[in-house]
Amino acid sequence: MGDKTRERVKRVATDIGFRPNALARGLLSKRSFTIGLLTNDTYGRFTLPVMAGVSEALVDHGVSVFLCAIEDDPALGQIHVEAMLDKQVDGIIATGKRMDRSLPVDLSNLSVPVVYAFTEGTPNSVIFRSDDAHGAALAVEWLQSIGRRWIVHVTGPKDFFSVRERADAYSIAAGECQQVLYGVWSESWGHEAVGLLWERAGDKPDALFCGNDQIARGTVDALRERGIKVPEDVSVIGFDNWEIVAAQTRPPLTTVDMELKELGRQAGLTVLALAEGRPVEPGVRKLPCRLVVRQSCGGEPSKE
Amino acid sequence: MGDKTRERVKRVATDIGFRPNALARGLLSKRSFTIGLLTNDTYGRFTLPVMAGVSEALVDHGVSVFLCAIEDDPALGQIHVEAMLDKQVDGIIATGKRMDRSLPVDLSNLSVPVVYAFTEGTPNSVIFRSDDAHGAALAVEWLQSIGRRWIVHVTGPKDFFSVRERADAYSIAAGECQQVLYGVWSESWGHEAVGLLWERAGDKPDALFCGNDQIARGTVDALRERGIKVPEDVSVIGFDNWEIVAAQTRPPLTTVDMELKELGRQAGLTVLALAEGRPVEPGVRKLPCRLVVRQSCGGEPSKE
DNA sequence: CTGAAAGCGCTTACAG
DNA sequence: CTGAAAGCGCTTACAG
Repeated sequence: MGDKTRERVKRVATDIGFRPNALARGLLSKRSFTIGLLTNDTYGRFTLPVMAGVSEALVDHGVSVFLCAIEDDPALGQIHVEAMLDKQVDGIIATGKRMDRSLPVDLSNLSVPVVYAFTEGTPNSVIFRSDDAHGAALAVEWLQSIGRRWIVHVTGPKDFFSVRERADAYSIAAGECQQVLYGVWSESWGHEAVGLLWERAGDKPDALFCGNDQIARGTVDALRERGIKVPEDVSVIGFDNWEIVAAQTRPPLTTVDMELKELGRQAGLTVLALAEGRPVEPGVRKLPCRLVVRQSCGGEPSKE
Repeated sequence: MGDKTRERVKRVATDIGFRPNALARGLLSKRSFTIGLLTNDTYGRFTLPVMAGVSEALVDHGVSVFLCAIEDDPALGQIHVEAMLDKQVDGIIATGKRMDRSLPVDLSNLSVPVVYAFTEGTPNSVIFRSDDAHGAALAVEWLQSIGRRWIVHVTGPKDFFSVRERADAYSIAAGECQQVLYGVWSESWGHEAVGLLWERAGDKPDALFCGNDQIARGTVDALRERGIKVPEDVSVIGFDNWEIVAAQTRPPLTTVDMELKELGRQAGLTVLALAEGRPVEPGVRKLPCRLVVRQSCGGEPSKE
């Protein structure tokens, strides 16, 4: 009962590697120290960085994350949500592959806090997203700063909200000479767009601002096949900073990074705050993008 | 106390959406219905399909999965393992990005079952991996079946076990004319290899069997730049079936799929079996690969 | 067959 | 300040 006994108990406890049962603790504290990450992004292109940020932010607080990939299947979504609720998750983060679509499952009346990241949320919820207008402006301004004057925007389908948002920001920044070509999110569309631009009469652009890295890669390949030098003759800039595409393009792509990991970090900290009852303002939070300078534009890779 | 009361209780229970607290159940049953997936594969190229398979296999059994990305950081690995143990996971699946390296964390004396999938395991553990020799044989035999005779193997670094395994299988199947070019896992190595092969004197190969889809893409692009037609003049086959690379190559790549999702499914079911005390034979289980026929080889896309 | 009690592994509030 | 009891939400084994 004395100090020595106390000491000995403590020592033995650590010696045999005693670890308290988190389930039993959770029963009392009403906290499971787990959260769920729900996504319909099968490829993981957007979800992986978000997940990395969430995990990084929460591991220090002892919380683990359930990853639930639900495709676009409402039934599967329902099953996963119920499984998470049964396991008493402290909160749920919903994430996806585009900002203007919601997951195929209703998260609006759950007993646990929900935060939306890179997917559409319900009114009055907490929503994190990238500031695509800012990203587009970064791209255009960079091209202008290295002397480009006739910048064409080759992008994805017009029904994407982020496509319209980027195109609008481009329009404001691009000046007098401007043109937007809408298409699909593929390399072949990039090819095709170069065909359209270079086979018509008149001046050719000296820069292409592409809606994603795949389109950018397509344009770079198409330009090379036409004997046009990137970046000497034409600068090309991408969007997404998807390593595997951006870094393997020849030359490697200068591109806009949406800072999804940081977005995940903030979503993680926010859901934790809500779980602990701390007040959080609802609303949309737009996170700034970051320009990643490689070699497809020319210019110094030292700006950032 | 009568049947009516019983009925009424049941009805009310479902009406108000009563769901038993899994934490409390776990306290009794010694089962948490959670497992942990530990990985050092940051890109998620291999982990995502494995994860999808694990999740798909286990969701029906009510088990959720903690995803823990530990990079190559032993300290982080330790933290995540302890967090999982605290949360009483029923088992752990370790996965990674190559078969001949182990995760930077010791899983050999845990109180819960461990299954290894696409990463090196400890002796006497249960290990799932793809049968790369089978995959290589599939590739070579397909090329031969469509009439190719002089097949060169352009692959990754020789210190990868899977590289040696595939090269050996290639050697056995390729017949008299054979050559292996070791390099790195990049498109530019594919380019370079085409340069080496086509700038030397003598006969040129009529087929390239590449060690991954990135190398294959590099060779296809390099061949096109030389005016050599794929698949008319040369067939190219990849490895990994990494959609984003294989499908966007022009022409889309015929490639070998390692069936990682199925590997994940089996790993999931196996760790569940172990958790339930069912007997499982230790040892390495090699899963067959599958040929995915697209257009980079020619031949009919109907075989499979 | 029904209903009350004991117990899973902890923590918290309360007597001594 | 120390130690025993009560209780988190369930399930299981045991009396009635």
